[in-house]
Amino acid sequence: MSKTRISAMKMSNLYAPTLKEDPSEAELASHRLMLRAGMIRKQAAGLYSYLPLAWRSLRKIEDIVRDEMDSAGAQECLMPIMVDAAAWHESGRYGAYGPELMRFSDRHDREFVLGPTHEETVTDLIKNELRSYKQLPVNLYQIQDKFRDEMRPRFGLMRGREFIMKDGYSFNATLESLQETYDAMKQAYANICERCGLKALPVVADSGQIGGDTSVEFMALADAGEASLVYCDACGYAADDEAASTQVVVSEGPGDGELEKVHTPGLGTIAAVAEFFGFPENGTRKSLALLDADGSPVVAIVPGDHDLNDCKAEHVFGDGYRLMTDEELESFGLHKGFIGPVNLPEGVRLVCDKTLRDSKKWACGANEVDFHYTGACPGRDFEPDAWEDLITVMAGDPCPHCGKPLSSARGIEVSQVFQLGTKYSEAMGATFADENGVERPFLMGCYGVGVSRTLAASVEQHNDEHGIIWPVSIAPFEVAVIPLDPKKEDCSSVCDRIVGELLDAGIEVIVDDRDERPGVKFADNDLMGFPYQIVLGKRGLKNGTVELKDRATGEREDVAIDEVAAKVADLVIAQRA
RNA sequence: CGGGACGUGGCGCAGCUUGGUAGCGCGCCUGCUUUGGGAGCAGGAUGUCGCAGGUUCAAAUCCUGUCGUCCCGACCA
Repeated sequence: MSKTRISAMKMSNLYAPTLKEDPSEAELASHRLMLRAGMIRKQAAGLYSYLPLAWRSLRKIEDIVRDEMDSAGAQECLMPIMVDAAAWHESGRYGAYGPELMRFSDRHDREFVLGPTHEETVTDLIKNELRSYKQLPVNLYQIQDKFRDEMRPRFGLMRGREFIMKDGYSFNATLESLQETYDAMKQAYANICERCGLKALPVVADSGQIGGDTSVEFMALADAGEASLVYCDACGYAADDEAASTQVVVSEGPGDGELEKVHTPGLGTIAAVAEFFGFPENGTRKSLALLDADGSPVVAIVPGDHDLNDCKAEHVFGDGYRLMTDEELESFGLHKGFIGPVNLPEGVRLVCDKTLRDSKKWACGANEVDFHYTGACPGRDFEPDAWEDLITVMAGDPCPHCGKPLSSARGIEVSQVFQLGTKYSEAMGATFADENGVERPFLMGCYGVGVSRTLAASVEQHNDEHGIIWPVSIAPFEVAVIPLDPKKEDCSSVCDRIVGELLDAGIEVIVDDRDERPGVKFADNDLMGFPYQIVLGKRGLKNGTVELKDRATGEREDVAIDEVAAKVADLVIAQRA
């Protein structure tokens, strides 16, 4: 932004009602602090008004996004929020998207939706105009409100039903071209996170059937994040919980390698079995009895210390697979707590986690109440029907690339890049003529940034017990000037002078001209989190100095009145993104 | 949508068990004092106790229903 203003914003005019106490509805730091700082107010569940301070920060984030998008060759446009449902029927998503899609009818009973995302709209927009490979690639984006009727809106701006999103779509003629656009977007997204002051990791996401590096999410690291992820310090690998893979993580079980049946009365849990054998849980095998999407019985086997990954299991066993109930278990001849790969009842399929493939000594259930096997060996004592990737990777598991131990963290998904392929173009008959005059569906990519979520993520990462600590790049104001005696001539004249110099230097400044006690001003300015505060008190003024406070470090120093504006301007300008 | 909790001046809460005058702190208004970390004193205003039924002489309080909000799970920027 940084348009030079003639006069500074006055706190006495600012609509930012602050709260002394935590609102009962807010748990998360970002939600709590933005409510307290007078930045947002709730209208209904998941619907918020952005007050002036929040709106200033949001516009800064948007401008950073625009700058990166434009530099990367994308073009801004704006599509309607209210979208004809016909396109959604055409793509098949009208039914598939589910109740999250806000649907309504106009006065002629024509169906419309409030756009939760705009693949259909943009495809419809370009399909009659882009006819030839010579016109490609094209990369369009917009920044607008999106609507999703979340089953559970929560955490303030983190998961709203109406939120600000930058959504972009590319149309490419070849896979190479798509990859090029995708890589450029990925780089732009990394730049956006950095310029907004977010500590974020690009993580491999679950990309459904497409596979490969075709989808990356940018996760702002935060304990309050809804997603969990693993990452490797050594080689930089990072992946969403749902998509993370690992190398062989397994240790061998007890015994000399001979199959041996052991009496284990009442030991129906992994913990109990591991303790009985005096072996780590990793040496045991967890056997889960499932019904796949077709209702057929399957036993899935994973290392004893790992969990079945629901997302991966859905890929293997189909949407709608589930654990058997105790009754179903018995009806297939299986015994809770003593299931294993050896002597499985007829008709029960066996699927084992692929990390177990080279392990020769399994401690596992014997399919007989109160008995386990040790030394069970695949290929000799049983033969799995399939080896699949089934487990949820944990901290400490080896990195799939370099083998070093992975770390785990929680994150807020602030943006995502995705290679869509021809899913929408095919469904909607959007084609172009290639070099040989053959009609082909566009190869598409889509690229989203949660703008309002980015704001929340920033507060989540930058706060302390006093309030928000804005990075300069997205702070609502860069500097607060705080005259403690605004009604006294000596104080107000120095204030005017410093403010004037800051404005001349192009700094965004707010003046706390309110007739409030010092404590109130300090508390509010800390809460609102302006990066620098210049405090004008009579002690310093007597000596020709003012106090400069760095909100992030809490450090204060006395600076000569003559020098403070230039000094602050230098600090601020150096930190602008 | 399943599980849990909560709706009482603008905000945060008590009161409800055992029905009987609606209360506290903060904020707000007026005046005086105060002025470097959420001031002190004095005076004042603000409530159909979420809504609708029911029980009762009498309901914030008991019963039924309903709406809203928050938290935990399955989806997502």
